[in-house]
Amino acid sequence: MSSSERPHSPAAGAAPGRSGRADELRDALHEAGLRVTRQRAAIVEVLDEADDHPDAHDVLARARRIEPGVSLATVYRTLAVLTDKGVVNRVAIEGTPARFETADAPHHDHLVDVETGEVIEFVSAEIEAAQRRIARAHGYDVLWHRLELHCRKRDDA
Amino acid sequence: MSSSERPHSPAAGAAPGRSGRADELRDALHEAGLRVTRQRAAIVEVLDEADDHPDAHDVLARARRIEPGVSLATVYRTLAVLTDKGVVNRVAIEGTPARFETADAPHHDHLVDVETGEVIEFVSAEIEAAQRRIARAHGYDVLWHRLELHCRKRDDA
DNA sequence: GATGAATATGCGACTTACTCGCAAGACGTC
DNA sequence: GACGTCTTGCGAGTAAGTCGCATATTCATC
Repeated sequence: MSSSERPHSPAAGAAPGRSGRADELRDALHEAGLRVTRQRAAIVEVLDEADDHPDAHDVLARARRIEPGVSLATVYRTLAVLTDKGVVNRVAIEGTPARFETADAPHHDHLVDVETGEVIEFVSAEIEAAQRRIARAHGYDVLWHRLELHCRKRDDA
Repeated sequence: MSSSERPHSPAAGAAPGRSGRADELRDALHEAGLRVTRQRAAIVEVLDEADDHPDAHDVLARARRIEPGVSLATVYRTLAVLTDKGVVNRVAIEGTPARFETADAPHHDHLVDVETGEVIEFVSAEIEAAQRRIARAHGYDVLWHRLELHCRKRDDA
């Protein structure tokens, strides 16, 4: 904030290699009646460009390369807002800090290698359907779910 | 699901209803080369008698009624040890402190009412099977998993 | 452009849920 | 009993967030 006073042209960002998704995220903010600040734009850009699952500190570090004055509190607040709007997914795997990803990919669950910590994404329509069926049998609708498979590599053979 | 390996009395022993479970838990400690202290005995008894899912503070409060001098650190350490031995399950639902339950019931997952926080247990062989299949397809074996359905009550007629 | 009200930010202090180091104390085996 | 070890309690430490508040920024309106 106070530390970075370089002039900033609101709409003409000039970020190299930017996809339309970052704009989409910005629009999402805007349409939700939220202001598009430099910090939020930076965070949104970071998420858009990430092909891994950064946690809040990763997002902070990367956002600071774009907009040096971003604070951790703002990262958390922005991530919360974006998650709330459904634009970003919060992935909280047991025993690790929450990670974040843009919500444009189809929903997926996570397989965690307990030895390496590696996270593999997978999708299973079958499981999703079974979940809905179970919830309905109890009189509920599934808002969201979390499924983690904590696995060890098979070394049979 | 490691409660299937009973250390003794292969087929006959286990009578339903009576809580020889506390003894089982104590045996488990003993066989693991761990000392059966007053604190641990109290904690084990608390878990055995609980029909809800107490968190660490609940366990502490209840254990203190049996053995006043128990400390929170010991509760956490004991719970960790018992979880490690597979005698107790740690249930960590997003946004809430971890809860604990004895591992003698068949494995189940949890449906969480997002409005009330109420937790309903359910079992689905279908989902479990699908999980194993998915893991195997990736070259893994499932050690344990976590499935939470965060749901809202249906108010359709 | 300039203005101004509402919103967002940064900072640091606070909270929650554990975890750890260490001296003192309890188990259980001999 | 005696004694080597495993455990405990305490208090301090940590990780991941969250919050209050004074200040700065955004953006609709002139």
